[in-house]
Amino acid sequence: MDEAAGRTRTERLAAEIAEAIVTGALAPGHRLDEQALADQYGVSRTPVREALRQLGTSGLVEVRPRRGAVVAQVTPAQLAELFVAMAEIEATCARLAAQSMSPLERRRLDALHEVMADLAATGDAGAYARANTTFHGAVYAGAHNAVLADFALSLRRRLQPYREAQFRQDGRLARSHAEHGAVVAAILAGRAEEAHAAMLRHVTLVESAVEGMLVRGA
Amino acid sequence: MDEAAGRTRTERLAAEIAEAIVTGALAPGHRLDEQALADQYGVSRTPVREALRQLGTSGLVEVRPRRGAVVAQVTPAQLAELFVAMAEIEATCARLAAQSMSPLERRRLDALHEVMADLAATGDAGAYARANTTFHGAVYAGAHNAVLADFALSLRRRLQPYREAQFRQDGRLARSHAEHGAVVAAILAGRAEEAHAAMLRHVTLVESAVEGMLVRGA
DNA sequence: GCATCGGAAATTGCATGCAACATGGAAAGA
DNA sequence: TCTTTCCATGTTGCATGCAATTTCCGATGC
Repeated sequence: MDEAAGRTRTERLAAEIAEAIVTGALAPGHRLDEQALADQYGVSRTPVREALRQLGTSGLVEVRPRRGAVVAQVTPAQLAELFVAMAEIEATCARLAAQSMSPLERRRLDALHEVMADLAATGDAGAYARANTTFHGAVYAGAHNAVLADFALSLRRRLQPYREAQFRQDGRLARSHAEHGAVVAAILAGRAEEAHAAMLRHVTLVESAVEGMLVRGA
Repeated sequence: MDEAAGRTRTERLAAEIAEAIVTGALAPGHRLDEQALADQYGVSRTPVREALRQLGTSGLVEVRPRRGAVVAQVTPAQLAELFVAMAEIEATCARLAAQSMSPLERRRLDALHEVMADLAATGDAGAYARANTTFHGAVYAGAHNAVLADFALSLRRRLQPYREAQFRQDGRLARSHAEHGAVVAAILAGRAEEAHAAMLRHVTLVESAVEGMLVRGA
């Protein structure tokens, strides 16, 4: 009867709460009252508790024993560490991808990059952001390492609210696409170290864009 | 009255079950019956369920909806991916450590390395393994990035049963110490790329040692 | 003999209830 | 007026109970 059958309530709850957090519907520091969430979603406290614990281990919420759960607060210092970690892991994926992507995977990455050129030109930030997710996902997949891909995806989700905003900065789309170009060229040519450096630079520049916005107060 | 006061039953359970898994008391593929675990630890099913979910997100156990939990099985392919991921992340930590370790941290790393020389010479595999954990922990800490350190620690725990066994191979202690030597020299000298390469090589050699043992059937 | 089907037992998912702890505020003392 | 103590209230941690699903095992048909 439910649209999302097969999965348990706990799973659906975890997904919905996570979605609410990364989209900003639940602000950092917001108290996550078990009973309130249970009422809101029409379930009992038990699946809510299990969902919150799950989100706790993934870092999205902070669960303090006997003191309830809150949406994880990220201090500027922690935000910087998250970006550095993401940059390093994505760069590692890019290096591995340059070494081990199949010809088909390389062609697809190249094709995707060309599509994104149009999106960047027309300035459709939403469409570009979605394609961007696909692009980075293709690099993770090309590394042929599920563990690193998982880490990268998890970091990407946690940083999504911050990354998303920076796409609305003037000219950021074009610069992002140019940075991608360096990554793609290195991967296609199989130049591993260059791919690493290009991706590291790209994500570091994203971090700079985000920091610039935060300083200006967003 | 309890020895481990302050923490909740769920936390203690998660720690104990994790310990039982990494020490091998619970073999991979072993069924984790909620009621049985509850009886065994003298609690109800609720904290057991929460602990299992927590271990599920960290990868130690596999929870299949409505079908119970089992100790995570690692196929040889997954094992290889775990080792590659650990090698890459540890190498990244080593590179960052070479760039940003404080003088005090560098001195301590060097001192620890010298202590381990004696342990390797006397052939005390247990003591060497413990010191080894401290050594790698010092490198994570030196990277000054809690996110990467967490990832590295999590991988280290998951691979512990495999890494531990290889220390009993003949001559592995001396070779391990020599490999550490290259890492320490590069970090102390601040040669970042060299530290990266040395650590990558070290962990990759550990993987080779483990694979060699598995092929011979352990 | 092998595969398929059906029912009983076992096990999980979830709801509910109760006790322990944390939090906030009023009352008492300095 | 400020601090401290105590109590009321709310919230979490955990136990228990029930319904739904899965799994196991034997019977039936081919």
